[in-house]
Amino acid sequence: MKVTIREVAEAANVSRGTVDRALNHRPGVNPQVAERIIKIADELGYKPDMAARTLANKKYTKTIGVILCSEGNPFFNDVINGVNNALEEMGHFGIQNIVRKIKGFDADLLLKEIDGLLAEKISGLVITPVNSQNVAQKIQDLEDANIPVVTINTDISSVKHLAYVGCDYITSGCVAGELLGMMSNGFEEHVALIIGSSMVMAQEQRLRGIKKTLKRDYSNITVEAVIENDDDDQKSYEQVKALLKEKPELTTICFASAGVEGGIKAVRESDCGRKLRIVTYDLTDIVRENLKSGVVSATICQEPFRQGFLGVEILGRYLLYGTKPKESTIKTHIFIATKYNL
Amino acid sequence: MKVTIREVAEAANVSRGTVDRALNHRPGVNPQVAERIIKIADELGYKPDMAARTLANKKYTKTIGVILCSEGNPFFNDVINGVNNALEEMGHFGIQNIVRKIKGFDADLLLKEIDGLLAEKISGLVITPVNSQNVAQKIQDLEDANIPVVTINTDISSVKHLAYVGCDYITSGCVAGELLGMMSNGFEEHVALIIGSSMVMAQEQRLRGIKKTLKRDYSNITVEAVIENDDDDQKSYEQVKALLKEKPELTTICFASAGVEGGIKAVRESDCGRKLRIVTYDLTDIVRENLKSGVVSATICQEPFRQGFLGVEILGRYLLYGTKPKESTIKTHIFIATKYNL
DNA sequence: CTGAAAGCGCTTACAG
DNA sequence: CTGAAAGCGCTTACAG
Repeated sequence: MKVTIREVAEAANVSRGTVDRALNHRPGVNPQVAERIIKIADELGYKPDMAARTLANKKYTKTIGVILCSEGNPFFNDVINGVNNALEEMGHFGIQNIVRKIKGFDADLLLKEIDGLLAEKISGLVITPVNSQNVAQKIQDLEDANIPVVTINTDISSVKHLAYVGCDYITSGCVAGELLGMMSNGFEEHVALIIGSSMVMAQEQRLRGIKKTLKRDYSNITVEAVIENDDDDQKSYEQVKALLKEKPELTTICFASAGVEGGIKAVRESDCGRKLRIVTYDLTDIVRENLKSGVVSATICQEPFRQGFLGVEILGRYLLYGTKPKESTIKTHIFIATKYNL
Repeated sequence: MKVTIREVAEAANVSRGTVDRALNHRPGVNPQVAERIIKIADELGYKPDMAARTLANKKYTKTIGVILCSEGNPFFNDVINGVNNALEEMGHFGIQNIVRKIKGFDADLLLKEIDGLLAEKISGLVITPVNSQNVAQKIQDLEDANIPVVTINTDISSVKHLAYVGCDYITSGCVAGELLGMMSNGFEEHVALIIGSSMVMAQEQRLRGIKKTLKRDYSNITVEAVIENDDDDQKSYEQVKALLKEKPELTTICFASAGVEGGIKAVRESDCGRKLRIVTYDLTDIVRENLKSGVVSATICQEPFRQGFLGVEILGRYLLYGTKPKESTIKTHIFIATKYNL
């Protein structure tokens, strides 16, 4: 039979309230009594019932705040789906939520939104942070004020927080490097790498991972160009167009960020008989389409849904039950998708 | 403020018991009253509180039964981890469990274990079924007796059940075919495919997927041999050894099932200068090792942890809250892993 | 068919 | 520092 707080109380000859206080390390219990209670609970194999705990805490309803730098960025669609799914689940347990979306990784906007949510008395925050000093300071303030913070998709350095859920971008680069290597089958290849901006840490890390892997293991592959398109399709189009004219020996283009649509348009128009291989990151509608039609060979994914879902779930569980994840960094899987496994 | 059953009762001028009965379609309510209550609840935006529901149902504790054909099969280690994680979670909500593991996909043993669990009064079953008529009938009996069944990793045909969590094996084959194609870089390749037994549906389907994809899209790749090793390492070793002697033109071996260790041993010993490419399925310790050392180029994975975790979670939620998954088939992702993304 | 009441296990404001 | 009691929201056996 299940051991409840009642059994522990009887075995210890104290009231249920005292057991609760002891087991949850609340103040106001004689330390020796507390120790004895904990020992007895342990011996009896007591495990708290989460449903009861949650119900009892209903009086003190909590709100999860979510801020995503997702506006106008289709990659985030699945992150948002994950966030919404988890928020709905939390809703069944009485946790409210406020969600804000902003355009671009804009530190000032982000700070303003955080203050807005604080004014709404959120109990915890899920956020795609900008990795800046101001934001780090603000997150520090939140943690100090006992408002736990979970970062998703991209992390923030130098501030301890409840958790980060997202991928390791250097590894993500290594995977692309290895993929390009595998696809070369040992033959000579000429590659162009296209990123948004090397000022964005994630993209700089990806680039680093790709280059490192190619250099170490695939001397048959030459990196002919590294281009920054500011994640802008028009710019991407023009740059790729120019690139193809300039480097007729090119065999492969790897898009490590956005601007895929523009880039592919340029490839299409410049098609002078040669078969260019294209590799991308993530799985937006554009990428999906082009994978299916065979224009893109493969794409490297990072579980966006799970980033959103787990981020909210981890925060929710902490608020509901006080449970922390075993590791504060939860790496989402990086995997290679082809037309068959979208 | 959150709407509870109490508010609905007041608005409808009935007791809370009646609201509960109406909203949950329990018998013994005047149909017209029930309809009115449902309407009011809807208007008020009533959402049941899962914690309260769970707590109230504590009196009628439920037990999840789990039967896995996992004994001696390292692939299942992660499935088991997933199962255990979810069972632990369910434990916090008062759901008990009984887990049984059997060796091989043995229908008779499986039936015996099911009967054993029935005797223990399980409320639901998570199982890796053998796709036989007897087992199908038994699962039918369970569902008829209101004991929901969730299949994981492999499904059973011709019986409706709560859910299946696992991958689509034909697609899984297509992914391997596409991968082999990508890695050929358009050059001539000679491939051997090694499965356990074509009598196992999942393996037969994988084989079919691989062949179909190669035939359709990669005429540069020839399948030189298809070998069945009964998932036995010794047999695998001998067969690969013979194969390598017989077919010196071979460039790639794809293991669609077990026997990887034996096969790789044979490749090592026969190494006569040529660089054989090896592709495998799943991520056992053996595969992991050989990926890291570069012996295996890539492996095709299917989220074993998630299969176990979701299988139990879906059943648990159904038993706790009565919620069914949106789709009764939950496909786990198939993805390609390299040395960098294990 | 309907209502009043007890109970699920935990938490906490209140009284001592 | 400790206990008795009310309460979280839902469910159900019981009485009518």
